[in-house]
Amino acid sequence: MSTGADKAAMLRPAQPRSSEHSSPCEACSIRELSLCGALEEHEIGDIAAITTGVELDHGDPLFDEGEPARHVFSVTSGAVKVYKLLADGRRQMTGFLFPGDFLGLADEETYAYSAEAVTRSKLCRFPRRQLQVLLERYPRMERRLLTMASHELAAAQEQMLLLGRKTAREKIASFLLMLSRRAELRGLEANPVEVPMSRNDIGDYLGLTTETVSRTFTQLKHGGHIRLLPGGRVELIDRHGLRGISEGG
Amino acid sequence: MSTGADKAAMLRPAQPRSSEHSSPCEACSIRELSLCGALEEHEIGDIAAITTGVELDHGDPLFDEGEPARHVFSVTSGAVKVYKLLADGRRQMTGFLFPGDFLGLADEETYAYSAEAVTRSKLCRFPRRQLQVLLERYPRMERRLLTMASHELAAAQEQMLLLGRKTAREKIASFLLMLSRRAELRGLEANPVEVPMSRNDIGDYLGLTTETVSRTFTQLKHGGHIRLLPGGRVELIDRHGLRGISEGG
DNA sequence: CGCTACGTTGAGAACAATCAACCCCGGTGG
DNA sequence: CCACCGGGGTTGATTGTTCTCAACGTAGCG
Repeated sequence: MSTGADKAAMLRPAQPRSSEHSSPCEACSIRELSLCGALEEHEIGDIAAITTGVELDHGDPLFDEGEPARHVFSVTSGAVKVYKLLADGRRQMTGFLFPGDFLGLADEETYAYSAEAVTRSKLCRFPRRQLQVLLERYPRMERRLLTMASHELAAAQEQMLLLGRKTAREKIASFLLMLSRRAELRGLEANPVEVPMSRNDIGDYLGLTTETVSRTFTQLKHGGHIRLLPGGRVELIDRHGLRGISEGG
Repeated sequence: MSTGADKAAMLRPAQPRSSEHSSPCEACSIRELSLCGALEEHEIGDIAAITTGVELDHGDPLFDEGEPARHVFSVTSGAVKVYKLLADGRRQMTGFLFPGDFLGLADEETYAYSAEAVTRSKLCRFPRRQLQVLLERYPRMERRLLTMASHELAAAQEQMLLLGRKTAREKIASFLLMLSRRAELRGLEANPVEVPMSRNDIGDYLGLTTETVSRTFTQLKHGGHIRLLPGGRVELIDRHGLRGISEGG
């Protein structure tokens, strides 16, 4: 179990930091994607008041499963992975989170999963209790949260279909298309798509081993469907073909 | 693809039907478990006014993936299965629903999965638009919905761990314990536990084939962990041992 | 009294896991 | 400057769990 939690520096408390904006939230580029997008300009101060910035390096843990769930988070840059472990160390990634994504929503008093940075990342941290107050004040925000939870639920069901019924080949094709679609949503490059996580992380997300992930990548490469570029980027040569593969064609 | 949608009889519109209660909702025995539990006695009429009863026989479809999502439902008796299909017919059950469970929550305009009765079942049906109005009037109800969605999300993550990383043996043990726990929550018999779904349904839920499900049941039986009783009931002889197996022990 | 759906069991095949070797690259220290 | 080291990635050989194909049993029902 890696430790390094203390490296998770708390930065940028919600204070004015430029002459143009009274809070970092006003300058937040992904606000519309995130929970905070539910608020109007003049209400943003309320959320800024309870927000703390968090910065993580590659591999830094954010929280561990079972820990008291005192905060919830919103990713503002980078990539974060969330996962569950079995007693013997087997790991299942339950998601990769990108800017705008929300984590820590727990019905219980403890986190149901662990979270760790994939790349250098920034997040906004909200104390649960105080966010709860805001949710009661702004029903629009609560509604947004419900919408986000519904999306997550739909994605989880899609992932169950993948884990339970797709072959390694179908899984990898689905994974690449998913990454590409999500990059597009965020206005990032969708075609040579960034794949910042390791083969091992991908395997734990798709229910495969690193070896199988690696072999399947090369297989798709030789089939002319993708090209592996330096810097962990993947070019989707044959999007249409990949879509067919991902759906079992 | 089985048809029988027209057999899905609409029954018991929300009208008085006894001298004791002004609506069926007031007599609803699982109300506290369900979404409606968020309302006070005197508010129940509002939900009763938009509720239609639905009764399904074993195998009757409730709705299909892709259909316009005009209603949401709450199970009041029986058991319902929800699933997604791949083009070639491979199926992944994404959940089994019991009294108090809610379905149809969709962020999109169409259902993201299909639903079908496992046993003779009764549900309450709410038009989405009209329920939306109620949610806006009763924030407590919306909050309850968010709580239910959070629970579902946690369950979905647990299921991903199962699908991606557990062996057949661990899957079956987990499944039996889950059924038992849920029966207990509803005040039903937890130990010889009711297993109303077919081996094939179980397989599609756990990412296995019927043959493997069957073999694994007999294996657990011979190991002295369970006993297969008539009427689709299973006795958990060695709960503690099963728990160990389910966690990879 | 068959028919059908479901469940069980067996034999063999297959896909992915495991075990193992090797490469490449970046960092570190001699 | 270069040798060493460690982590991640790729590839190969082999194993094994689960799937597939097939036969048969059983229970409910028209």
